[in-house]
Amino acid sequence: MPGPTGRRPRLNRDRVLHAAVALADEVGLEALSMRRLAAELDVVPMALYKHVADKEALLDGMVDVVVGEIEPPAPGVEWRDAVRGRVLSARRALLRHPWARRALETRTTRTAAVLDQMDATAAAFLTGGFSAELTHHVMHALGSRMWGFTQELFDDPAAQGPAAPPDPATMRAMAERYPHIAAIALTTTHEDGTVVGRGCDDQAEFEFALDLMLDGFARLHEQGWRPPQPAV
Amino acid sequence: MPGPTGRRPRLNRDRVLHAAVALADEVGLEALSMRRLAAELDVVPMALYKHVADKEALLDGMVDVVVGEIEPPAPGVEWRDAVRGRVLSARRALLRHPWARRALETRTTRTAAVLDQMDATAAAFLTGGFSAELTHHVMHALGSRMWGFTQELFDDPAAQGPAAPPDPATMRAMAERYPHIAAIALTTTHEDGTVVGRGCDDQAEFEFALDLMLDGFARLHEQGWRPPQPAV
DNA sequence: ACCTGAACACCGTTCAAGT
DNA sequence: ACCTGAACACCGTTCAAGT
Repeated sequence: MPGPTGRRPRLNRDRVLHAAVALADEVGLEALSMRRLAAELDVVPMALYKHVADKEALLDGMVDVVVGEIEPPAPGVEWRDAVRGRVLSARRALLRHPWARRALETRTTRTAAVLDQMDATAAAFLTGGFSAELTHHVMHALGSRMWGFTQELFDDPAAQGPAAPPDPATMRAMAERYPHIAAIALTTTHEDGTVVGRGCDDQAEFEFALDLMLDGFARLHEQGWRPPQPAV
Repeated sequence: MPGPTGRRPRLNRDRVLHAAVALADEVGLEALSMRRLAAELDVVPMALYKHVADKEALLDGMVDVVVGEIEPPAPGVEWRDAVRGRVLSARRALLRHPWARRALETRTTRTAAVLDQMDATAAAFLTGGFSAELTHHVMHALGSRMWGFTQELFDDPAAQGPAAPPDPATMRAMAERYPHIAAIALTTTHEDGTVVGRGCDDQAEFEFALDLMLDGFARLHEQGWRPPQPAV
């Protein structure tokens, strides 16, 4: 008896992974458990283990699904546009799956899709004429920005919805204790003007930092940067 | 009967926090549980809850302990040295407590020590003559580098000890599939020459990226950067 | 004021068994 | 080949009780 409704079209790795992505999209990474995912698939927990080695492997697979959504830039563009386009595409993918940033941070095994993205980014620098040494350094400098995210300083990193704005009294107390944070928080470069409460890791901030780095990379490249001589 | 050995000098928040830091240093963040910490303190799990609201609050407190280890730079130095010194001090603190980076990333409430560090960094830019707007942007651009870490692309982010170097056959297969990663991985700017296996997020890479950013900040500041006019 | 004991509602994962 | 059931060794946290 396969159940009265006749669902459960048989499990496979892809169905498990996509169900996990959908569930994480819905309830967040903390609430994603093997048992809950199994329930969602109308199956006993242990059934998952035929398609995924353990929870770590599940998370690896989920990251691969999201990273696989990154679109390659148009072929033949300059290194700067290639890198920029790839990073901004990664960012769009990560914004679609808010949990993915955290999952990516905790991954220890580099899966195929992750390595593909890294290889393609390295390729953009190298074919743009960067030396291997400089490419190595700029890849490191890019760091997590390659995946379209940055560690946030102001906002709730787990923010699913808008955080409750602090009440005026708290705001005033904060401003007194942390005058410099208050000074910069109240610059309304952000669309909605409610900077402390929301909207700081927005597209403008991300692109500001990304372009700052790309400018730096371009400058080093143009100036013919050479690795420092080892002090023998 | 307080136990045959007569230990357990009575719990308090500080003892709980420092025991938690020591335990995480020893066994890692994943193995740190309320129950295990309680056992370490020779106390029943629920005893902890008198001194710490819940596990999240415990992690907040642990982060505060580590962030509190960051030393302020010598007073009166230029903004660049102030920021650089603070960041490198933060890095030293985080290297002493390898779990702290992950804990910091997952914190959602900004605790006092964290806000102090942010306020002091903002102060360095502002007293260096940066506008509030530019300070806002560069603080975002600095991001997690303010805490002395960057998301790593190559290495095991949870690496406690040195990872096992990949065997030659795997290396060759990797190099074929990911030629550009191989090309940049084999640049031996690193002290031990075993780049893929170890030693990538070393001090040199970190300072390269940090100085690249600081150079960018200095250039924008010197050029009198102004916020882009809103398109009204 | 501080700690304890027992219990609740969860986890990930093993093993041996079913079809 | 794929799924199940029961069990094991854990979690964080509640509640009511002890001293």
